[in-house]
Amino acid sequence: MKIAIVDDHTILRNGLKMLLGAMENIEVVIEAANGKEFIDQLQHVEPDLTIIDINMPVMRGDEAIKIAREKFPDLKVIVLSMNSEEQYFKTMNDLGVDGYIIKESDYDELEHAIETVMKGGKYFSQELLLNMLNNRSPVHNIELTDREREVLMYMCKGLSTSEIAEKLFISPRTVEKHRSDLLLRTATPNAVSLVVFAIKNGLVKI
Amino acid sequence: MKIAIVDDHTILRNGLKMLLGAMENIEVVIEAANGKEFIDQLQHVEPDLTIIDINMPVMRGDEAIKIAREKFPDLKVIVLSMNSEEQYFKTMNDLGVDGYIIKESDYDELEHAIETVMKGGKYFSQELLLNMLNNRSPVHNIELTDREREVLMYMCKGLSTSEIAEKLFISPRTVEKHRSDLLLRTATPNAVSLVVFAIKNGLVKI
DNA sequence: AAATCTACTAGGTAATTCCCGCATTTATTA
DNA sequence: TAATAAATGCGGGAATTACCTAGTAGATTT
Repeated sequence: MKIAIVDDHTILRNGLKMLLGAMENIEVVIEAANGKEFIDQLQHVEPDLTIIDINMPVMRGDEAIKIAREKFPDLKVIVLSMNSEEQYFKTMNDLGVDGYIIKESDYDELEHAIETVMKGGKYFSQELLLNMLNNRSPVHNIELTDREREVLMYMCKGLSTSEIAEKLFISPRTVEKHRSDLLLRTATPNAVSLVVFAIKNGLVKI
Repeated sequence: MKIAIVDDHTILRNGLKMLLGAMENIEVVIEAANGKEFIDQLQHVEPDLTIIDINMPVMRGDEAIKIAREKFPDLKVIVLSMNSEEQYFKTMNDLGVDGYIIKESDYDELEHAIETVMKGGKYFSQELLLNMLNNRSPVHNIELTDREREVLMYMCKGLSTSEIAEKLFISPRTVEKHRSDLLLRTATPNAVSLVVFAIKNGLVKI
């Protein structure tokens, strides 16, 4: 079985490769530090399974999965999330990945996930499923308008309402409206938690 | 040589243990998912070297290093930072760690760092030193008081001033003062950028 | 022992910013 | 064309911030 490892933590990659090497019938054919490196290497070799992180520089994991699936629809994908609270629902529903394990997972869980997925099944970490049940991440596909995303980005840069208004050539009142709508959409009580939410869920990159 | 591994990413720990196992004269005697687990295990065994992450739940790496050093002043410490932009200066100056490698480091660099540190030397990732030279993290020792850190943490959770006041059993005015001082200390213009700054620099864990 | 420093506490006042509801215009979709 | 969504704008009330003063407790220095 040919496996690709895509993660920006080099030591994690090294260790993962060694862990996988201890398993039967497994060969690591691709090692990439981000989505782009992974896509590039797909021109030379076709893996059966990809173990991939989401938050990576240059090209994120979710983007890479989309592109890779266009070329190889049968490619199995296990997301190895290094952040505790990602957009689980988005990843699982939109991308249709085969498995999702989190940073608290251990070697045995990884092995079990690989086996299950290669047999055509799905594997999701128990902690992840519990989080879903507890409604801790009921992020029903938060879609922002372009303008809202723009305002959110400037907020994260620390700009005040009036400064954002100047940047976008609109009235401060309008910026306030966008801010207000952002709070509604994300169900957050104030600007600070909005920004924390946005960072946690990868709506913006800091 | 007895080594402790302290990191909340279980798979990373597993892989690291295997990597270290491939080295000569090395035995992993402690595996811990956070600072507290590490400190607890120190009662039964004394490692020569600790490879430790900073951002961890329950007890952070820097706190654990301080406590461990009180008990074992000769303990060597290599920080393995999984976040790109930590408080380098704080860690290196205040804690006096022996080495600092980052997530982009690979197996060879890790091996070299361990060798160097065990010989009594210091090892810091090149990328880290370059960042310092480029002044990309000129965070001149941002020290927060306990109270300020507490307020900051609640801010990141989205609590308002009055809610924080209730939590801490102090006047909202006092919370306002702490907020104001936090802005001063971090040289940020408003609460949003304060929180973004805190997340970037690992002052708080989200 | 006295002086100094720091952290924590809290209040006053004014300016600013933020949050919310309502209304209008523009763009997109059905 | 009608309906829907997005972007824009305004006013009122709430919250935050700026810039002050100031007392208390504990640690450190002189």
